[in-house]
Amino acid sequence: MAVKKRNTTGAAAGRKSAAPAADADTEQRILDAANSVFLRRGTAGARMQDIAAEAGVNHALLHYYFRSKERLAEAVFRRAATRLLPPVVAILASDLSLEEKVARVVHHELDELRAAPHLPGYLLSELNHHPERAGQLVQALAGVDPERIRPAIFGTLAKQIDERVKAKKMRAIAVEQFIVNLVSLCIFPFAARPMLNTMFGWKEEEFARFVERRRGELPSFFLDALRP
Amino acid sequence: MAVKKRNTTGAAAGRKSAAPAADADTEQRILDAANSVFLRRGTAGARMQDIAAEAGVNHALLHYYFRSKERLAEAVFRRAATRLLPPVVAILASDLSLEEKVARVVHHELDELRAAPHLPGYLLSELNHHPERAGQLVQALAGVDPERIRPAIFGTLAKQIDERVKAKKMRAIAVEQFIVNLVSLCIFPFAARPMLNTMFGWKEEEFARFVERRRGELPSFFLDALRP
DNA sequence: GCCATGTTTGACAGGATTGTTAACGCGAAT
DNA sequence: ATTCGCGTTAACAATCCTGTCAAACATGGC
Repeated sequence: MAVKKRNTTGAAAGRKSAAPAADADTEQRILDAANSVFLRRGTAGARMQDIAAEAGVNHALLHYYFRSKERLAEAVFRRAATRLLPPVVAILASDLSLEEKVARVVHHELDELRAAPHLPGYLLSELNHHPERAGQLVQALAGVDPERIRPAIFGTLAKQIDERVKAKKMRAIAVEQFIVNLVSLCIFPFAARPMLNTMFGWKEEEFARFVERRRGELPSFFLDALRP
Repeated sequence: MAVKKRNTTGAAAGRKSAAPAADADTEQRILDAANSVFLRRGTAGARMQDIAAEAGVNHALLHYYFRSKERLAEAVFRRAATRLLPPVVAILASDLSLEEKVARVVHHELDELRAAPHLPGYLLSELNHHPERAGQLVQALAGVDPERIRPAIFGTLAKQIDERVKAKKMRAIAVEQFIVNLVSLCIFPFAARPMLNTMFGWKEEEFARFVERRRGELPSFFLDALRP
């Protein structure tokens, strides 16, 4: 049971800022461990003890830093969601060309998910069990209600699509369908990875190749579907 | 605490067949309740007591019929998966035209999922936590190893695609990408339903309209992507 | 060296959860 | 009517899990 502490010498004083958080070493280690365990086992399936073990600390410490399991779970959830959603929204709301947007979303998502394969399954599962969190989430990320930012985000994209359609350079499609199609194609394969692996008889390596190939083909597949 | 029993009078004798199961009334009621609770809360989040309550029986009965929570969970999982996968495989492996296959898969999936919205989230989540079940599953459904049936299923589809491509009537695409794209577009929106609802500010009714529209547009969207 | 403050731990309380068991009810066969 | 056996239940046992606490510990300031 080799123990290791290491509180990077100094600089561990300033607890007590009103701001959300910005702290030490152990707290981070706990968050990392929680992230790992929650993503692997799901919130309900995870045990505080396991997280403590993975962080190499006594499980009372988890409560010292994060009060309760639920709080810890929320922290992990926020962290996970932050990693996946804002970039997509930012890209879609930017003033890039449609082609560029599609390509960037595909590349960003696939790269991100390649590194954290459990993310989609975890997020989808959590959102299904706690739908209310979706609202809090969007709100937390944007700083305001969903209501307020929605037009800003989808407005630009919708206008872009409309113009294209009017110029007969693209088939008509609702913004919602556009977005859902795009993210479906990006995210689903990761959420369904275990299923795909057995259905196609893949090992991890072959799944990786599949994704690599997909990264290249998906943008044109998607855009081709909208050719007039 | 109103109690209700009701063992539909006669016809509750024949327990004791060597075969998997084919039985009475209570067992079915328990399975239904378990299905409902497991899908809503996830396997780890579900409590035997809740299932018993929803089935209107003492929780010891769950153990009488299904031995343990894990066994019950497996039964529910099998049932859920059976509902979603085999039809798709059957359609894809049939000798219908490509257009027809795509349309049927889309319609079947969307109709099925409309009735059981929690299904995809549940299945994906379970498969992520117990990847080994995927194998057992395919095996159970087909009666043999995945290895054995894979060519039979994807062979026909692959040949169909190849012919089209050679005749210059379709862009080249790997069977795996073809299938993954198709089911991604069908299943993902349901798995992500809570997210979509908040992102777009939908109520259930608007989500339903979204799906209805999707049912009509998805087949051509998908096929158009493959036009030469 | 000694105190003050924030960190870490072992031990434990309280409660929830799964699983077991012994008895009861009730219909079917004799 | 009696017996037999399945279905059902209440009560219980055992474990597991979260959350709390007081005490030990480390560390920087004096």
